[in-house]
Amino acid sequence: MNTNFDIEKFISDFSNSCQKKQKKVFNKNEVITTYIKNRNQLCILLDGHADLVRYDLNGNRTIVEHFSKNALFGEVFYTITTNNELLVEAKSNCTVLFYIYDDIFHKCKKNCKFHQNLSENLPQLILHKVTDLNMRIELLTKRSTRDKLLGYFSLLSTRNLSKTFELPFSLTDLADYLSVDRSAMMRELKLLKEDGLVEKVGNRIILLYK
Amino acid sequence: MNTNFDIEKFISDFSNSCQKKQKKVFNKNEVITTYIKNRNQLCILLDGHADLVRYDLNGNRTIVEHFSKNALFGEVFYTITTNNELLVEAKSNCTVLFYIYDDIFHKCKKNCKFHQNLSENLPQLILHKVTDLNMRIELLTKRSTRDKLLGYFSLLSTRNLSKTFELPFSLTDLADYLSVDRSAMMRELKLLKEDGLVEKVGNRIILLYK
DNA sequence: TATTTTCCGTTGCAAAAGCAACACATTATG
DNA sequence: CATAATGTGTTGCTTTTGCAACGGAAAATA
Repeated sequence: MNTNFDIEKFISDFSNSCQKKQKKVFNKNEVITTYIKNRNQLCILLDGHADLVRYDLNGNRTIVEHFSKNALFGEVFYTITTNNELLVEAKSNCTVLFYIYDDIFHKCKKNCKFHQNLSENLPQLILHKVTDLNMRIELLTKRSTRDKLLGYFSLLSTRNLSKTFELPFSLTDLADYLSVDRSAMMRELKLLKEDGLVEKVGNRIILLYK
Repeated sequence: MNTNFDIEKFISDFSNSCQKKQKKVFNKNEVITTYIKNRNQLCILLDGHADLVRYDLNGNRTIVEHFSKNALFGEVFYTITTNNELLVEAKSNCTVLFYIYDDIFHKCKKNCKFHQNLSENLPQLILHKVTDLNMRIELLTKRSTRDKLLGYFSLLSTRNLSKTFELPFSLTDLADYLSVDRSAMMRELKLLKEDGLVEKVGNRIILLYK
């Protein structure tokens, strides 16, 4: 299956789009967008890092997704079914393109490049999200904090084609991503080190097994 | 957004398809299919109930998805990234249509109805999966068994437009779906009953709050 | 219908995870 | 540069969860 997608072309075509669009800059910790029911916003992160975050009624914070340069997000990729607040928070200074749809699968009449490119690639883009989501479910269904950590590390290791890699999160955020208590996670991480499975140098993890 | 999809038409068009296809019948507990990397199988559950199940290295079983009549599944909707076995198991007698793709987003040259219908609707179908997956992630990120149960019940309640609904799982399977220990879940369910939040009559749950 | 298998419901005990608090390091910010 | 804010690392204690085991109910099967 062809999963290539030329994001650079996509973005450059965007400037020729016939639709309303906006480019905005955000400072660290600002809220980039809040997901709203029945809106179909498509956002492109041109620069920076951001997290899709949910706060539940108990005050727990969950990092649902982590976005870096060229990531696509917005309601297009997340049909909202509950009342929980979903925010995208800038983790560094960010530049973001916004674009609102009527019907994401219909081409516009003017046949602009952007729409053409988008409608051709949207299925693949969404399918890519499906892959990410399934991966995340696999992590979350692991029964122990230890297995979640190891699972996540092995994922990053595979992605980087190396037993050494940077964590894209602070440890505090990693806990929110794995949906576990931070101090319990720290304890488990310590045990992993003591068991000789993992080493940690600054923000860098080194896997020592297999 | 238009999320309607005429599954009946889809299936009837299937018979005019130009591609290899197969219709098979399964008994309860038989394995309908195993997900295989780099294959793009599309399966349609014409009748019966089935679960997508994963067994991990610790022997834990996880029910990843639950399928009922007219559900679509197969690698098309699940890009495989790990080595865990993914099986679809029949929970009752099932009738299933199988179909293997080369490139799921390309129309065939012969312009058969099935392909036309499929390529028009595939994005929506996948987007529907995305909704399901996000919902599942929301459940799994809940920190306690109690919240998982309540979250799942409230979901079924919303779907049924009623405070009373049938569980689509046995309690044993529900535990595998929520990714918790069965006996711990039973204990929590008992507490929910004692706290007057939930009633259970046979396979039927009644929500007593709000 | 008799018998086997699966599921339900329960419990004691052990292990894991959550909570709260704190000191210290590192990073932003006025 | 001083100070505030945030992140890291740790620990004692409590609560939740998992594990193992068992008896009985319900359902499937011979």
